[in-house]
Amino acid sequence: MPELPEVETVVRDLRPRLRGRRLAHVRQTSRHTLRTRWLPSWNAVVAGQRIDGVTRRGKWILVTLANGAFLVFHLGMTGQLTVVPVATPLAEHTHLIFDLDDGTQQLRFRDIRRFGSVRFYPNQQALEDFFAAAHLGPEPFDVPAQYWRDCLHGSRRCLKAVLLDQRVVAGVGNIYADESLFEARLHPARRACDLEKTEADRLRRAVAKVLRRAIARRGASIRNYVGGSGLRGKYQNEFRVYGRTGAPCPRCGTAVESLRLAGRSTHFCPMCQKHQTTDHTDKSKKQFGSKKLLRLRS
DNA sequence: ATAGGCGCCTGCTGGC
DNA sequence: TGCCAGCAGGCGCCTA
Repeated sequence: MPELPEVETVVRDLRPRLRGRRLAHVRQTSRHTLRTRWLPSWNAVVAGQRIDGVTRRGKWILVTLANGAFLVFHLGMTGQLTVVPVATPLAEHTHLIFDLDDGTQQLRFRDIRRFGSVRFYPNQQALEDFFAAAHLGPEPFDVPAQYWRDCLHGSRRCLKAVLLDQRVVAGVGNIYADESLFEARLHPARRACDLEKTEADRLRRAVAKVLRRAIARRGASIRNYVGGSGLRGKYQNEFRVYGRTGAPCPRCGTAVESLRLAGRSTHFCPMCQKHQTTDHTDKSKKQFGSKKLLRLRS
């Protein structure tokens, strides 16, 4: 999917194009439906409403309406939310068309694989309840240091799995998990609870740094992603490990390796991202140690 | 608690 | 050339 940098780019593109304008009319165009489909009853509440803001929370796009309601979009793997002139040919897999007030432009939601969704919340409280129920973690740019250390220290999962968990931190996906771990020089299969304090801090800063840089490049376009104006991102040209299996590590020249972790393809440099920081050759002994520690703690 | 597998979808690539 | 398995930026659900 669009991960945080791509979603942020969409939001920044859409904001000036949508803020202050009215949603005149909404219609579903595709005979297929989205995972969370547009309900007819939402039309009455949304039609005629002015858009007060377009913001982001994790990978969710929030459109605030003047009546206090929210439209919430998730782009899934292939979602595109763009503002285009009405004359623009309708691309295949376009599911929703929002006519804007002056009749010259439309907000369109297109999603090839239909993993994306659209939701409606009548007020702020309903929206907050939704995020609370999802246990959505903090934004990566303001993760409290102690919270982060606690999250890692309390988890026996591998770092890759922890980074992908939206409850720990919101917005990181497969690409930026790999790129962040490379930036922090940490092996993706390391157990979270095995990290030293300095390593945990390094990872927290690495995630923010990588995401900021990706946002500055308008995110990464591998296949389907485009921003809110239809422009592609540029960060794919700066991937250091993601999708670069066999290619030389930009730091040391060693061939980038890949493996499967948390069900996802994972890329790393075996030289820059050593699994062990200290010389533990006996893995089983180390695992036992962590297990024992966990038992003592609980 | 956590890993692993599946399902949801369509489209593209690489191997045969 | 054609077919088919495998894979893809997400996520929720289930089982062991």
